[in-house]
Amino acid sequence: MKASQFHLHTQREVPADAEIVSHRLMLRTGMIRKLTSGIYTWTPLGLKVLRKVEQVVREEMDASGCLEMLMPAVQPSELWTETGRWGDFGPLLLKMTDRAGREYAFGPTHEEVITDFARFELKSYKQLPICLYQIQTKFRDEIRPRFGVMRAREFLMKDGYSFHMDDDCLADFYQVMHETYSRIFSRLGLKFKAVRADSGAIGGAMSHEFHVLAESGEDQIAHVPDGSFAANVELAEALAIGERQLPGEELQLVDTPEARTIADLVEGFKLPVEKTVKTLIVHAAEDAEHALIALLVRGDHELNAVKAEKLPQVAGPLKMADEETIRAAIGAGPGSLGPVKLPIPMVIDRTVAAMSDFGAGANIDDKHYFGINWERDVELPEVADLRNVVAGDPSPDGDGKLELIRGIEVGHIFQLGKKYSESMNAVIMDEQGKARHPAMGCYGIGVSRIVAAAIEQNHDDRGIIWPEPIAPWEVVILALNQHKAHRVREKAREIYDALRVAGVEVLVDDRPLRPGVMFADMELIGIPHQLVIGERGLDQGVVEYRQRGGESREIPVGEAVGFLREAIDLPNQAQPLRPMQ
RNA sequence: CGGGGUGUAGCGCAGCCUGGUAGCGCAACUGCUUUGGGAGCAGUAGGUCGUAGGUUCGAAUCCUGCCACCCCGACCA
Repeated sequence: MKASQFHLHTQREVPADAEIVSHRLMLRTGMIRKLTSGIYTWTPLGLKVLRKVEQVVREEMDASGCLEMLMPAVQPSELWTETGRWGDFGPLLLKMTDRAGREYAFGPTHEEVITDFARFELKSYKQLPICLYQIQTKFRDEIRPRFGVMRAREFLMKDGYSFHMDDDCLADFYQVMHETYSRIFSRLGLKFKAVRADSGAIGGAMSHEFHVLAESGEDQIAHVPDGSFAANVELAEALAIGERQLPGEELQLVDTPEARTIADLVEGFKLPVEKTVKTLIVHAAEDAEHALIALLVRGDHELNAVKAEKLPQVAGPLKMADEETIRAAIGAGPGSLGPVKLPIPMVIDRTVAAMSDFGAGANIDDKHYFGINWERDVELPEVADLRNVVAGDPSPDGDGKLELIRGIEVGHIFQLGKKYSESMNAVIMDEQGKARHPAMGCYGIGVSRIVAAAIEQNHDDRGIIWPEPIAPWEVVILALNQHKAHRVREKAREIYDALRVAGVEVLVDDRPLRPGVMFADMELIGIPHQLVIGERGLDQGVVEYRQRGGESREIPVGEAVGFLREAIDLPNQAQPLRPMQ
């Protein structure tokens, strides 16, 4: 490709609303253009990268025996009513009405459509197992779209669905998908981690998320460096810290007029933060004995909303009580709450249950109890895992200590089981001629998000540094002043042709620009290999090679093509597997 | 959804308080010079000032409604 014939439109200045580096660089390079909130146009440059990601995903899915298809983006409400998700999916679902008043959703995912397809297409155990997938535009009406295509409303996703006669077959294929995903992210040149996402809310179902590791990631991952444990913080099990000691202090009521927060208590009364307890008041489930429920965590710990919502007594979604409600029920404000003589039910975190001689509010304004001990001063309430894990916590799985890192979720695989095949009554005849609901798995990859995640992980102050497999071009030839220098033009043309014949994806920058602009542009758009051809070098019979971000070196003109072919990684193709036989 | 903020040329911004013919930088276009790290000079083009109404002799500027976009949102208990 000649740069003069491509639409390159880079910018030095960035729209003020771009916050993270991938968003800024995608706008500055001109890869994307915002149409409206959370909705983007992919320009020719951006699309080249998007298609490369897509192609790697497609090749690996195909190599694992999956079959590509394409389902409609627009789906009738009836299917969603069947599974109950027309309401359950909530405001994320973009709904629309046609001229006859029929209701539709723009698909945020396709379990309903694929299950509907399956109940017509899949009749016999002889057709199973099977995995069908598509790469398609989805729409989720996010509350707050941000970070460009990282959290967009419209996005490109690969979604796959597998069907199996039994759970064992599903579990085996799930493992195949786990490996397939690992190969995909490896081939894309990304540093990633597979983490456990749910250990069994639905009877033995398994789920893993795949995260691209990056400081700017929206998700926190707890893991043990030896690889024995990795999970999203939302779900990582928090064990009790320490064991409960016998009471060593008397219970005492203390005047604490200025102490509204844990920090105030720690500073004003020399109470170690590990000896304090936070009392959080949330709304209870509708059928609970009281309208409110108290959740207690240690002063320096955070409540985990996902875990709290799983408690049957707690209203979902989690809703904190406001001060007025708290006063009406307890008679004290939020700064003075605690377990002693608390008039509403409570659930305490495992670590809180292991504490002794601790301080907490007295449920009287401006007073706290110090030296509180379970059983002696308060009956031990229900104990549950309520908090987020913190760095240094014991691993729930083995010996190590947890570390926290950040990641961008780019893939998610899940054993669905029979949830959809049962609710939509998809049945398959087994070998005994008996109708059975197939077990299903689903497997998603955020294709457009991967582009942004790759940039988050690979950039410097000059721009993007593409991993070779997804770079828009493998090589760029900078033909300095070629519009004036015939020798440069001819040599650039010669090397360009030779590289193309050799199957290398090459861009030649033949624009009549000053060299500095060309350097800056090509580094901004992040092409991995750069060949500079100028009169100065040609006088000495050399051209200059530089890897993006690396040092430059001179290459004799005649060896340039051979050198580049060596420098570029051999194409890493998918290795065919036959997992489903 | 709640709170806050912003809408002026493709991008970044000034002008608004104190009403009087809409400006700057970058980008774009033309010409000349320049040419190994985002050039210089000269010139050109581009804006219903988000939108609807109101006040006024006169509104980007003051007032009201609407729309769009952005940021923050248990973690102070």
